[in-house]
Amino acid sequence: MTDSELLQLIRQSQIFRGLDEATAKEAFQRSHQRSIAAGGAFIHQGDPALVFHILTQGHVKLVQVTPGGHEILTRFVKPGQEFGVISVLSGFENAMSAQAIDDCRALVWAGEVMAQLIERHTRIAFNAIRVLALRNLNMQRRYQELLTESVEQRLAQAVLNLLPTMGSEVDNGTLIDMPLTEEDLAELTGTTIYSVSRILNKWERAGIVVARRKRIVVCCPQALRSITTP
Amino acid sequence: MTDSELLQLIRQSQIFRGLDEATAKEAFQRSHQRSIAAGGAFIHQGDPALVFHILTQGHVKLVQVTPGGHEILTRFVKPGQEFGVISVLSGFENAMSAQAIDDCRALVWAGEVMAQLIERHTRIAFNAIRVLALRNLNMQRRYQELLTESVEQRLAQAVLNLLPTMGSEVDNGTLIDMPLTEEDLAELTGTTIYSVSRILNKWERAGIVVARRKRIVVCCPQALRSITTP
DNA sequence: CGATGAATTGACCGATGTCAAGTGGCGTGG
DNA sequence: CCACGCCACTTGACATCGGTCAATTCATCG
Repeated sequence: MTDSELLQLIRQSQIFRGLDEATAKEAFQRSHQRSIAAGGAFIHQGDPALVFHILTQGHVKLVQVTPGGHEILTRFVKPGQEFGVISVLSGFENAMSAQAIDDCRALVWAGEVMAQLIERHTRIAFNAIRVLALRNLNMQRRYQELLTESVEQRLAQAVLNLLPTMGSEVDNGTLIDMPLTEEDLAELTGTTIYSVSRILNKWERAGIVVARRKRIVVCCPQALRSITTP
Repeated sequence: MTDSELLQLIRQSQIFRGLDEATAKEAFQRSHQRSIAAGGAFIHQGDPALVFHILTQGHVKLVQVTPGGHEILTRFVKPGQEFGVISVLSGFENAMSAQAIDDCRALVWAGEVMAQLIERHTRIAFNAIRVLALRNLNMQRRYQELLTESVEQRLAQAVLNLLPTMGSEVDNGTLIDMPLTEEDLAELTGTTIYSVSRILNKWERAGIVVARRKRIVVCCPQALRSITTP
């Protein structure tokens, strides 16, 4: 990826959008690059939160493991999206790990550098506030869903949420263009691989999806939508 | 409450802490006051988010009602604490209502005023980012608890969380100094009034708490702590 | 072509929610 | 000041979703 493509990418990111060219360039120049192979991790839960990332290639999942060993999948990240905002504050530790699903590259900023950028450029401060506020709304929605909706509804919702960001059109529907195991889905929706398997099979028999190991094609999003609101 | 007491209060709040006196005064001068009687609401879920509040008197609960009519109690607010940070961003609506539990007073800022203060004073921007980040961590913790812990564990955790902020010492233990119904606890922990009643009774039989309508005294916090981590 | 990780399927069970029918104390208003 | 009514809380019986465990099957990759 060329420098100008990277610059382009960060100018469209949630954190650096709306900046004039000089500021965007300044931000870009203060980053460095980092590659992580599939299965590796950009950051580890429990480590001091020191760096901010914008993914430029591959897919990352943010995973939290509870004291009891339960894993919670918080979010998927695709190129252009960021993770590790907390690093702009000092004294925090990573609440989760960022695992590379496939081979990944990312731009990295030290937390203090990001803090300086925020100090100098109000727009970045507001962008950060917006990112955090949206994340809050999202967590609240998931909390609410976990509390009030059935496993099938939550699974349908989760799959639908993946479509706009991770979907790509194929002949018989929309493919979720990312290696996605049933275990991932279980950790994402707060259930077990057994329930996911049963539900996915039921959907496949109904012609709503086609699920083959690590690949899901959604044939009929409308049917999923009607499951979420019965 | 006198002006200088109010100024003192906001200088200790999460959002306005760490400011020099001139800036704190500026912030204070741009606020106005508002009173809401017990049972009323400062803000309503679904309305445009236009104002930021710092409570100066009474107790507020933040409540979200789901499409299915389920109520979720997100947070209690006591004097000195803030709510409605989202109002600094334009175009959002309130994700929840802020209901006065008893008679309340609060300082209020228009969202745009807060946005201006953030623009001019980096410290307030960082304070806002910190508040949102902490709230995120908190939501994640609750999500995780909901997923992995039993009702009894969550209830114990919730009661323990209320102690430092809402507790006041009485002869036989620590009173949660706020009208707190079992329904509130149910909405806070994501369960039903029936389960709360059964568990509270069990605890009372074990001498851990004393629960009388809307009042709870915790006699043995250590016992609760051992419930949360079995 | 075998090994490894992913997915499937059935049997079982337990924690909690649901529903119904109470009890009891506090406060208001006559 | 008493009584009535409301609202918080209680208690039991019952239903059920979905988690757990164990045993397989399947598919992909080296």
